[in-house]
Amino acid sequence: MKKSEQKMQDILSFIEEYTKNSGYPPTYREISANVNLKSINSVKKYLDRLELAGYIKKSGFKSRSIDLVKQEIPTVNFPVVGRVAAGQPILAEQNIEERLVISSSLIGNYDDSLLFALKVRGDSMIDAGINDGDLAIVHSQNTVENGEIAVAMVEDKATVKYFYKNEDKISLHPANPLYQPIEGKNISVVGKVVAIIRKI
Amino acid sequence: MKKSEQKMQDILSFIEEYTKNSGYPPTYREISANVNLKSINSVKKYLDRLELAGYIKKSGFKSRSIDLVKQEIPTVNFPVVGRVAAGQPILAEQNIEERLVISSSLIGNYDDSLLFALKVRGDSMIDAGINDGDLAIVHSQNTVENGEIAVAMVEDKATVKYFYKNEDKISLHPANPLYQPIEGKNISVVGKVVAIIRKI
DNA sequence: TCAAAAGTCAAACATTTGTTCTATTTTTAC
DNA sequence: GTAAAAATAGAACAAATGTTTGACTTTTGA
Repeated sequence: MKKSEQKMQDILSFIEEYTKNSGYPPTYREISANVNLKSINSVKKYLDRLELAGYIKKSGFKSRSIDLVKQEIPTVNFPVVGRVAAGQPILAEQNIEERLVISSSLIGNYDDSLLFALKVRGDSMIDAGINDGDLAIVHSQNTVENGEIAVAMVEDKATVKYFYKNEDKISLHPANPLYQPIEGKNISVVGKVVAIIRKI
Repeated sequence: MKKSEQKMQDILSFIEEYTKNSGYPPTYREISANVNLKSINSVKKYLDRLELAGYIKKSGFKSRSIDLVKQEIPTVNFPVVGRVAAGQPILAEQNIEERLVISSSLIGNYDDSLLFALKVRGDSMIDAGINDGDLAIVHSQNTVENGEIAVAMVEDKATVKYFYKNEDKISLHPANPLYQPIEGKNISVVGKVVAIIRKI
């Protein structure tokens, strides 16, 4: 590697670290002081090269306007809801226990603001590989396709089941022979389970 | 809410959005232009208040030195390994297919650099709620406790099983009556399964 | 090795940007 | 409603930060 290419690396690393620590990028002089370059002009030339090479973007004459064009891992951010109280919207402030983040690629292309998570209670879906205590990530929607796993409100309680609908009759099927399907009235679909996370 | 408190909110929101979009914070003048304040001095007073209230940190006389003291959600970052080639270290560059991120709270307090993920193949752990295609998050370690779920190398292939050890005899137990336990020689523990993620 | 190219340096400059000051207007609280 | 407090505005200032220029030194590549 050329000597100057090493310097380019050093400068890029310094910018990354500085930005991470400070919340804003360094100035040319701060860079010069930290990569063993006494000339501000040299710094500028390196930054021009870094920009040309696509590692950063700058805005002329603006201070600290180094924008790292980093390839961040895309994530989604969603709340974990606790007890779902009757009558309240699921995503009501009071229900939210914490917020979590996971890579978008783990759940498919859903809108951030329509996702939430729910801790699964009971073993009624155990044959679908959903255990007591698992975290279900749910996409809010009013209907799901037959055979999909849905979160539904049954008599003011949230439940996770396979969803089926024949001629306007809704039934929720457990994945456990010990339980009976739930049929009929007072069932409203809240969302579709798009992922399961289990801490072991 | 007082009128000035609303303005404080507006300014904070603008800073957050600007920083997210640009990679660096706005100047006082950019703020003033975007929150309907014609006086730079007013901006400064609001920023002083925001700092006093703990929302931001500033460094005197530094340009664009607004540091948002956001409460970020802690995450861990780990690679997904594909085929594990014989003889190679699991985390070898060639094995890594992508990198993922999830909230730390989803897996417990493990060291970032010792985590990796592995796609589970087969249904030998189905009664433990681990399905074909599930992603297992693994903490690299050379030994695990009896009864824990381990990733082990058996004849140069990675497998996920319950781990048991009696008087130096290691056995790997599937969670599926259709499979037999694996015993004996040529078994080396690679890590412990700390979480399971399933995309549905 | 040697000439050309690239990198380094220092200094002066132009622009941006945070700070301070004073006067005026608006809001707040009784 | 009214006086005190708070917020706003404009301008001048001081410090910082990016840019440019030209001379010098080092590195590169045949």
